[in-house]
Amino acid sequence: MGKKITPRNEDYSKWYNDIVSEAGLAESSAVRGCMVIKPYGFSIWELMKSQLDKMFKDTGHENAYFPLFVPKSLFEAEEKNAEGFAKECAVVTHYRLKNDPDKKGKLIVDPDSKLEEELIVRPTSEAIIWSTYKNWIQSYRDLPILINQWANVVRWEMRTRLFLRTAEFLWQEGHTAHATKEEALNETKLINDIYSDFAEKFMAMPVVKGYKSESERFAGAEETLCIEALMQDGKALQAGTSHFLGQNFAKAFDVKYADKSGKLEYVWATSWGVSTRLMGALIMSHSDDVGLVLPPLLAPIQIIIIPLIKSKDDPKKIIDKTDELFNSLKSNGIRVKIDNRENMSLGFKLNDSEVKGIPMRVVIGEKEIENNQFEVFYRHNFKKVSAEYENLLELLSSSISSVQSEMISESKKRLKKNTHEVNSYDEFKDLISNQRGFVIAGWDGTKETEEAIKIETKATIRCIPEGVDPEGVTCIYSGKPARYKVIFSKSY
RNA sequence: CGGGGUGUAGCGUAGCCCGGUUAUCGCGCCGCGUUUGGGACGCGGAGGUCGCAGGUUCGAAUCCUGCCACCCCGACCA
Repeated sequence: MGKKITPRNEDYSKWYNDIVSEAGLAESSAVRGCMVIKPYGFSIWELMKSQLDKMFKDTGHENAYFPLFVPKSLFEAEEKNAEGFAKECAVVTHYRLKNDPDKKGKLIVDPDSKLEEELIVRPTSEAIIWSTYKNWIQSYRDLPILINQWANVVRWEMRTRLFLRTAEFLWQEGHTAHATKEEALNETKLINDIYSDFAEKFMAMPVVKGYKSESERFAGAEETLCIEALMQDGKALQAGTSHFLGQNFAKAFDVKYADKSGKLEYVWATSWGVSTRLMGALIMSHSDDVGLVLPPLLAPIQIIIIPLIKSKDDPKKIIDKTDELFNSLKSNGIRVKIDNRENMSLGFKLNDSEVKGIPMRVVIGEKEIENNQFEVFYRHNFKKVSAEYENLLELLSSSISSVQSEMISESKKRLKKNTHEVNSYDEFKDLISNQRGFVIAGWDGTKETEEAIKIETKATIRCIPEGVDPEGVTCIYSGKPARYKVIFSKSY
């Protein structure tokens, strides 16, 4: 703590790491590619979780929990899925250690404890869940199954980055089973809309919704819907995905149901997830060179009150006023805290609240009480507004929603400003390499074009927005008539 | 997995090229006192397997070999 944060334009990665550590969100762990999420960071995640959980439950979903380990034979059942994740799986091969006969105090893996069948640490739970659903589904009356689980998964990524790509991460994964294709498709879309609503309303992070191109699709899915967000450095971040799995998993795990006429049919599936990556998205969407900036709805502390007591002051008067404000805010359901740490200067506390991204701050000292003028400091724009004590509660309460909407509209403006539509490849290359952001362009729909553009410019198709008419548009690369209008961007 | 970099107290570091008393400095931490309107000050104090394992040497933070971890850039990905 107490380190200066590297400015964004100097070194964006360093800036990001500084924010994560100085705001007290997380740190690298001693275990390769993993992270320790600290209490303050975890509180933000918990706020995200409780909101998402509510949104899932409001749409008829339930929570459950499935095992961490997936027997290899189950894992390999759905070929495409297995192939897609094969390169990044942690595998349990033994179940016991023993004392090293050659080195005292050291342990070795007991070779006699080799498992007959290896266990895969889930990189995602389709396999283990569908092998279970097989036993739960016999009749159309058992459908739909709408289950979500909050869990950790492991993907042995080559290169890791706090929150954005860690070897172990926390997420929710929904796995649903339906009688009809249409119902499953609707579910896929419903969830993607929930993700997009959540990102915009709670994270103050507007996103673009759309379909993934075939090459960017989830392994084992027939269609992948996603939300794509734009970070401050102009790179895209895939913030959530919702997959229509067709009957692939039903066939792989032989999950059939009897319809009303008694005929056996394979069920239709979806899966969907968002992860602790959302934390990274939140940080990169709003934070500045001073530190973290949090939207009030996801701030563990929405308002911090700092009492300022000098030696010549009467401490009781100040403490009483502080407590009074604290209690009235708290009873109005506001997350509020008093910073009464001793041996810390005011300057330190002010700075600390800014680094941690606390949306609003009130300092209460002799002066404020004397004049009955209390200043509210707003973290997101550094503005200050004064009010008499009688109006303070009202001002602070209403500020929670007004700050939230100001942050949303700021982000929307930024997204709009950094989204460009182009008609020529030269224009495209210029934008991608100099300005970045989202670039809308015509695409002929071929893998070859997608690949060529990726190799040449490092930009990928982030998504194919729904309902955008490609009529009359040509592909920027091949010049052929465009099959889709898509969004390209460099990405995380 | 390819290229580059780094590993010395909780954090950030000096020392390493050119081996030699008790490993440097700042922040933080503990104690006492004074302070508090933008990252406080004084005095006193604690804290180290110099990433790990070997090797060379009378002697290794420093030289050699191997390994490990982290960071950055690529490929891959939520």
